[in-house]
Amino acid sequence: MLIATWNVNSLRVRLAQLLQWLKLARPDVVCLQEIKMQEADFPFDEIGAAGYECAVHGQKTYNGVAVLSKLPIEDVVPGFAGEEGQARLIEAVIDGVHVLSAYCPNGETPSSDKFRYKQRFFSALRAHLDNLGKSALPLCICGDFNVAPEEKDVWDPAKAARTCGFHPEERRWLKHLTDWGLHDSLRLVDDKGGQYSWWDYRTGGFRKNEGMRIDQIWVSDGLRPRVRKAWIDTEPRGWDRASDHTPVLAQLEP
DNA sequence: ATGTCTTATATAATAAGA
Repeated sequence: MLIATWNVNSLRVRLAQLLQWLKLARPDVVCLQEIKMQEADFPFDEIGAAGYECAVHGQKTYNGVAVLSKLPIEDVVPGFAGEEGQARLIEAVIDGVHVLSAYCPNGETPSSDKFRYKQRFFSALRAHLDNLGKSALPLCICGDFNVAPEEKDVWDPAKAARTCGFHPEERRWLKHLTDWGLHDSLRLVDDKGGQYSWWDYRTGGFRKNEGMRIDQIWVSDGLRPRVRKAWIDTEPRGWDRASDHTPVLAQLEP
């Protein structure tokens, strides 16, 4: 099962790119973030015609997550206690795997109220996994965590440590979350630094490859031996009117 | 280097979020 995650930064704007990418990459499962629309506006027909079932947890204007799958989607659970009214998590079971699509808060700056919301969100997400327990295994949580795990995952670690995305506090929150029993799929197969999933529009980061690896696919212990390949597809980030994020993938062997 | 992109309101230009 080839599973992918992509923060599309508006599905309305990016639908044609998503459909094009589905044809190119042929993933079995795609977790989307920042669809920025209500479920009523979701393009079920177009994505269905491409061969995918969809489970959607949307809202107007901001946030919004979805799971697309060529295989049947079961046991959909939209939302959880930590969202505080924002659509940031959807859960489903696909081919026996609990798949979660997560859009963690950005945090704005370390001194803002939004930074504290980000902290609460990570704490609530860990509590949610604790509540799910072994019944949710095997589990795969994909998404935009808005935190890079390690120094080699950011272009300028010293600068990034003073901002959201690589602040030491945020790294502790991500560590606590993944200490639940999760493994970073890319790092199971590839230890190279300088591989990013997001580049800032404002600084023209993509041209200079000044980015951060803030999107990840984390797998539970049982899935660990099934991860044979994992990579970041940087091609869509170079397209016209690209999202500021690019797809991240992991291949789970049967 | 407070730069660029997206959405809402409102129907031009600004604000908010990222």
